[in-house]
Amino acid sequence: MKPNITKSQLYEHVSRIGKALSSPKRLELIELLAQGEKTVETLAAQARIDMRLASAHLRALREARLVETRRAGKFINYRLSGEDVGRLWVNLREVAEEHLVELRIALAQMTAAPDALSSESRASLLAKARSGDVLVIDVRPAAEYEAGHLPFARSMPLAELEKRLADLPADKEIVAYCRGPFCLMSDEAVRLLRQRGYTAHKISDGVSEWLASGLPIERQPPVPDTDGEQLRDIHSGERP
Amino acid sequence: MKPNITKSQLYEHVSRIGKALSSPKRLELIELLAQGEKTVETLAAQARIDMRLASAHLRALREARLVETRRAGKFINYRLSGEDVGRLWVNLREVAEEHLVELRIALAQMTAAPDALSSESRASLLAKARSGDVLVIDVRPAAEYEAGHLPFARSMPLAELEKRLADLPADKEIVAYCRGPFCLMSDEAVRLLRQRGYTAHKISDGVSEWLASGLPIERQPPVPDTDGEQLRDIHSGERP
DNA sequence: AAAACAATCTAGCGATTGTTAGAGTGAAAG
DNA sequence: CTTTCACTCTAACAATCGCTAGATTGTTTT
Repeated sequence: MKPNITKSQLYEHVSRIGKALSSPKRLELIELLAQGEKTVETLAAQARIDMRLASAHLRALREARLVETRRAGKFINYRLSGEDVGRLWVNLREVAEEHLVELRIALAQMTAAPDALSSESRASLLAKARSGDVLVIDVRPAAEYEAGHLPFARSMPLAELEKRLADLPADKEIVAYCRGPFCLMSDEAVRLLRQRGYTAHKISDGVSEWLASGLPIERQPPVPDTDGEQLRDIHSGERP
Repeated sequence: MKPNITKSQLYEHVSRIGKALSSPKRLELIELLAQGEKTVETLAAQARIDMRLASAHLRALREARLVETRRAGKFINYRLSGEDVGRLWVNLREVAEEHLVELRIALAQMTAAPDALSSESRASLLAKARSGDVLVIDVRPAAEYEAGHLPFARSMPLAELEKRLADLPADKEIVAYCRGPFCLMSDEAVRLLRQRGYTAHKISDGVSEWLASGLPIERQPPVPDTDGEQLRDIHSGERP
């Protein structure tokens, strides 16, 4: 028996992960899931695709074991199957940004240049947030904030920002973040804040990038809503 | 203008990298290139595929900007376009190993259980190699050793191991490594050494894994052979 | 100039993939 | 029980991909 016969199977298995990462829609779904557990409907809405198409892509991700499911009543919640999946997404995006000039150009065209975040600037931001020198706001939907957020960050969803402006100190420097470098919500928030006279800027980090750089995130203790969802594993079998 | 129209293009660009990683053959080529610059012919031979097929796969990798080319006379040398590409390969393989049980089973069936390498055991191995407590041998082809190898490692290609046994101290513990966890050369070396009465075991690390864990590698100063190759960039343009 | 050689290009094939749309499932609400 | 709702499954299409094999390009050797 030749060893190479089975050796190529090793690469085939790894390529299953690669295949899962080879579709733009699936990458978008992974980034959304990196913000926390979501239902198929939510994912479809946020990625602006048909729910049936989202379901098909999620199936592909599930078969590559990059996501897991959990039924909660009528809903099925998807989540990344580990922090390493988020790290892989960040790693993939970083390599793309490093080597694909077209991507850098497209990014520069659509988002404001964020503060580059080296490990030192991350540490100093953390220190300034702790001391209260700056106010870090998380402009993602509240559910995503609750699933995990940067330390000392306050939830201030973009959709509610305008009517909650009174909650923000007028004299303090504000730092906004959202889902990551590809997300435009922090840009939008900064635009609005500056227009109203605030000193605001954004950072490109999201929770995944923060985690990938080795820093900790804060999590609300999960509040069991109403009488608690029944948790059951589904999709335990492989495809026939 | 909707922002999502262009936002999906960002994911499309990243998915170009994902597509490049979605083929087992291309992954094998990446692992081979992580051992150092190689010609198309060498890559085809080592991956046991037709040179024309190798060329096609290398083209796909080149278009994803994961590899670069350099003409040296009649030959064209391919290399990874950065250390981050090697790290990405390691990252991808680790996620696959973590989540795909089938891969772990296949690995266990074909290779001996290697010493698990945590950062502490890497550091202690390095210390023992420095002090001479163990002899670390690199059983890859000599060209790959020259392109970069673990600190204090001695080159001892598998093909020459048997006739160079006299060079090895009979009383010292020997640690063998090769291209990485998927490579069988270190298994083969350990088998041979133990058969001849040596105390030998393997580690799963290759140069990429060592680098990815943040440790340095040693490189021979590149010796310009004969009158020096003329170095020219080729394939500067994109596909038409 | 001709021959040898490394590598790429091209054409063609079967298989796989992304997407759409309709039908079906299983849990909860009426 | 029936209806509603979230989601999955199935069929079907065009588009793309992996591979093979023949022809071609560009460089070195003779």
